[in-house]
Amino acid sequence: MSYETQPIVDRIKEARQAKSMSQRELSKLAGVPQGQISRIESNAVDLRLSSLIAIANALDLELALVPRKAITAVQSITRQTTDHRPPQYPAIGKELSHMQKALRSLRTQSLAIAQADEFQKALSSLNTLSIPTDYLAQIRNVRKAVEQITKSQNQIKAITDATKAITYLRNNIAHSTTTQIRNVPPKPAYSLEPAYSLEEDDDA
Amino acid sequence: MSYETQPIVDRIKEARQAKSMSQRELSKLAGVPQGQISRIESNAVDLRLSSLIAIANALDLELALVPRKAITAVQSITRQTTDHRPPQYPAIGKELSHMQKALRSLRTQSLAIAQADEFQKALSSLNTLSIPTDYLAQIRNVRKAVEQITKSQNQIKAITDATKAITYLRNNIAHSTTTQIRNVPPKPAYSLEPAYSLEEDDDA
DNA sequence: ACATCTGATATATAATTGTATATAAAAAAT
DNA sequence: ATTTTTTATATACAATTATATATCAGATGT
Repeated sequence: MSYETQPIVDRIKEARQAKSMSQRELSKLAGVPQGQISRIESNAVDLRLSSLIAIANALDLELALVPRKAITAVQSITRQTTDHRPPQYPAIGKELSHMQKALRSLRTQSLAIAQADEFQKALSSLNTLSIPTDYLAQIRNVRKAVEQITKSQNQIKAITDATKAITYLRNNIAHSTTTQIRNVPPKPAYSLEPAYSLEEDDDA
Repeated sequence: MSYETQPIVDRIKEARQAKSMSQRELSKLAGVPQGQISRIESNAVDLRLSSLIAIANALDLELALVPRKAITAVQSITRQTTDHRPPQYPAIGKELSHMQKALRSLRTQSLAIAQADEFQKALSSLNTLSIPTDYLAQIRNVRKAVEQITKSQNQIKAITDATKAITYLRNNIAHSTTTQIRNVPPKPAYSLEPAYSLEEDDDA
């Protein structure tokens, strides 16, 4: 559609993918049909303000009118507040995505909020690292544990344990990479194509 | 229309009035029909993104998606960058509005930009003061001078002179009010009804 | 009193949106 | 491995809604 709307629409799509949400998930949260979200993201429609606001809010974003003079300042603040995930091996990225998802579904269901927040924090800090494939198996185990939480008897304990596991993992990774920062991270392993950037994860 | 759109729509209307623009003027600048602007401002329609962007840009505003965490920071920046005009006696307000308008039409026509900027700065600093009616006659003279600039032979000189006059006036007012800040300003003279706030003036 | 400028409104047209369905890709299960 | 099931995005058509054009009534100033 009109080229001026592109930047906004792009930011919406990025935000959704950063949270590794599907269009359908976003659809439910925002109260906008999935089909419409599809058309919006492909910039095939000139969407209405109410839709934009609903979608933005569902993504924890607020629509603001900023004086031209202030835009650079605002952009810098926005950058600071926005998590920038490093590139990740696809397999690792997938695991992280799934954990994000599992966490979101935990939130929508019951479950004590404090513990969920703890887990979120741990996961976020993990998300700042480029993770070597060596850790794939461990991450996968944690992921499964997180996915099982709903079915577990003592959910609080289950999520607390998962949080510990994540924190432990994170410290391990952070420590191991400090010594060999440049070779372990996947950067040189593949180019930064869109295909991979889709694998990025999450939220804060 | 939907109540969520209200804040955005309100900000648009305020911004337009702050610049003392008419709906028709904004219409020309934004390329959106005046009738549509009327409906938008009364929140009778759920406007499309492209219209919103066009209108915002015409008002020197940029549409931004701000992370929820950053909104207070952004609001504070926005406030700093946005001029807040003190209440003004209607007659005074009108003169200031007319000067704004005259300046805008000067800008759209030729005329050296540097001088116009100088005038703008002078006018803005005048705009921060609550002006006693004593100065009405003087302001009116300057206003007429500004309106005549287009027709004058030496436009550069004309606008430079007008700038000097404004600056002089401002210093006078600022000085006189420092001694009797509380009684000269019009605050007590009338209540802060919407009718009056319409008279506020603008821009930076 | 007249000309001008302000914001509002009626109607025709064009576009978005909602509902439902299709296609493609990925995961799970046998 | 191959089939089945689930998930993720795209699209067709009807209904709803915004937008453009033209016109209006009121206020303001000359």
